[in-house]
Amino acid sequence: MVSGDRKKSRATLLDVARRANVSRATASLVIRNSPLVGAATRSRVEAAMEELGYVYNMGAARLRAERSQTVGVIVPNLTNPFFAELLAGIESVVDAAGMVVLLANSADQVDRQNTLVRRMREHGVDGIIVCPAAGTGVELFERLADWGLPLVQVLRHFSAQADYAGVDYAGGMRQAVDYLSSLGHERIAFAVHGPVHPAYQERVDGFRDAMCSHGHDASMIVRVPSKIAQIAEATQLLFEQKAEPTAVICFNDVIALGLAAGLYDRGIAIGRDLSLVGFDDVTDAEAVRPRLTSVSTMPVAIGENAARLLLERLADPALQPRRLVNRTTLHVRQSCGPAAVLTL
Amino acid sequence: MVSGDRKKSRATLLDVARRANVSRATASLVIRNSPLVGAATRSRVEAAMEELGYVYNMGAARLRAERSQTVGVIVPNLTNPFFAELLAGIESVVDAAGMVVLLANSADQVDRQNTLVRRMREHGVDGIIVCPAAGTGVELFERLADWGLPLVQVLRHFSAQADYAGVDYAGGMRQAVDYLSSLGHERIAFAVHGPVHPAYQERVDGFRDAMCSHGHDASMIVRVPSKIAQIAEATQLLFEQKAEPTAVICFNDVIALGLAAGLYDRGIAIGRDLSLVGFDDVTDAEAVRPRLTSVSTMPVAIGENAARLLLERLADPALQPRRLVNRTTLHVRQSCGPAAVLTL
DNA sequence: CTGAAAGCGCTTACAG
DNA sequence: CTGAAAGCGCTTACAG
Repeated sequence: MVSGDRKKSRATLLDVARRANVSRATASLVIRNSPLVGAATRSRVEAAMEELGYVYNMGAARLRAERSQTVGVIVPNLTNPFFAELLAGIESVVDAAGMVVLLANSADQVDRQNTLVRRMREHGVDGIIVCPAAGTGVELFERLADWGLPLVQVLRHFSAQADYAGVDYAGGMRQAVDYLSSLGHERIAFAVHGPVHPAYQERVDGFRDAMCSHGHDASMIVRVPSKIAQIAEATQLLFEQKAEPTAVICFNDVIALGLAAGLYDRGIAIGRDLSLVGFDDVTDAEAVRPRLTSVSTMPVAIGENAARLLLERLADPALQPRRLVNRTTLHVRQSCGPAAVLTL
Repeated sequence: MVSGDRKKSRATLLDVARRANVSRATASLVIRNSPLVGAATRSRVEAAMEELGYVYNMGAARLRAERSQTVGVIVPNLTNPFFAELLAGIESVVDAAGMVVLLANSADQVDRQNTLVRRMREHGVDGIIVCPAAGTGVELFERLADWGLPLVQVLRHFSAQADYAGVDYAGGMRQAVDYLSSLGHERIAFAVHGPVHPAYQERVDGFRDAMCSHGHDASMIVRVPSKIAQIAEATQLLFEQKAEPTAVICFNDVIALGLAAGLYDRGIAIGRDLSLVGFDDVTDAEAVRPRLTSVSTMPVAIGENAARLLLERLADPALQPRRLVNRTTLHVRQSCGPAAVLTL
């Protein structure tokens, strides 16, 4: 908008009060929907607000009231569709509560994360939802406790002292391993990438436990690149293991999609020559051919949980730390087949 | 964090000043890096801030200074990876300017958008970046001009009175049509979906113009569903046109991916039996097989442009309305082939 | 139900 | 370079 005079001296509550012939306090009560004020007065004040084009000034209100109706959200990545969905879940419940989200991207760097947390504190957020960067230490949680600033961890569980919303990664791995085992697979690889953090560790541990409980060798953990094009190129890593796997479980669907492309390039038929299981069950799992069997983590729901956890803590700061861990479900589609065929 | 006493009476600037033996005004100058204060005094104040664990209170500052270091961002969709990338671009430059983004999702609904704009105004944002909901009217722009609140439109150009950052959709369509024409295609369909807005209209018009300039029939515009699974199922719509197309250009890559799946299901070979061009060039275009030829719109760059436009307007509100329209580039991969083969 | 007063934590002139 | 004062626009007791 091209408007020279930025500050158009907006109408203040006092202006409204004067126009409605009430005191400023009364006008304030009307705004906050207090039952103390009569219907006639209320509508008189509301009319005045309308006429003056009055807009509430949160900044001033918060200064006095110590509540900003604002929650900070810090994610390690914004371009990843998974985090976009998480964010959508958070935003929807924060919005429904009449609050607004202050968004920032830590790029999975602890020092940036520190800067951001401080910035959010300066902006007076009522609480913070953070998917902590890999390598986050206890200091983060201590500092926020010190500030008395409520925090909920999402997806990555670093501290038992703070609320947590996430998903049962280990359970998801178990579902994948169980399913593949039921198809006769024993030589199952786990394709991973990215920085090491609790959600990573839980998946690896879950894989190991599940494999061991079936009596399978759990050592085929292969690290692949982060970009999808390079993952496809790195597909041969799967066949450079001590034993050739008949199935591979992926750390996430990005890897699964990348490997699917690489397998296609090598003429290896997914579901027949090699079985593939993704993790997260993003929308593209349904779009790819053969359709990708994947462990659903439902990021939108996790985001909603995280936001609810925070709202509840705001309402009652004395609550004990809680954790909300969703169950995964295995979404079986077409990317897996019996191992028997392969051993022929 | 489990901390009963939320408000831990944080240290104030006055506390810092007292501890450093200076006046509050001086402390304020130190914070804002004024050159007026001497090095010795400065470090004394800084030490005091450190010792007291002082945190700047933006809310109080903004009340006085009329600047919140905050920009509102309203998008019509958060789960779509395209908008996630746009958002990433915006966030990065806003962050680099030491400001923070207030995020909200209009769900492409004008009334929600109105609510959000007002909410952001209440929160005292310095400006707003919005991808206006389909059906947005001039009122939005008038209201913001009235408020003296800077606004930049992104991706969808509704008003000539406000700044705009976007991409040359029509040019992108032309690149796609030219390319397909060079391969001998004449019966080219355009698969679209979603609400009608300027970015939609520009694409349709661009398609028509480009087709006409080649002397082709531009009437094969087919609407498909919005969800990827249903798009795949709707693939037959392509073959219910007056003439069977030999190529199809897609409104975006979501459609392209969906149709690719549907074509696969029908045993139609992409690039040989039918050529396919996407729009946006999302990362999955590279992961799919055959790799998807797509028009790159580079959403991250558009987001950066939008944020820069806003920052520049903030610095100089007297600027004339500007538009920053990026050029697209056609990323040729494997999903198109010569039309000659098909006519055999 | 309503009014007058004080104060939230800063910044902004204005003197010195 | 530094201090004392006023004020940003609200909310919060406290009286009436």
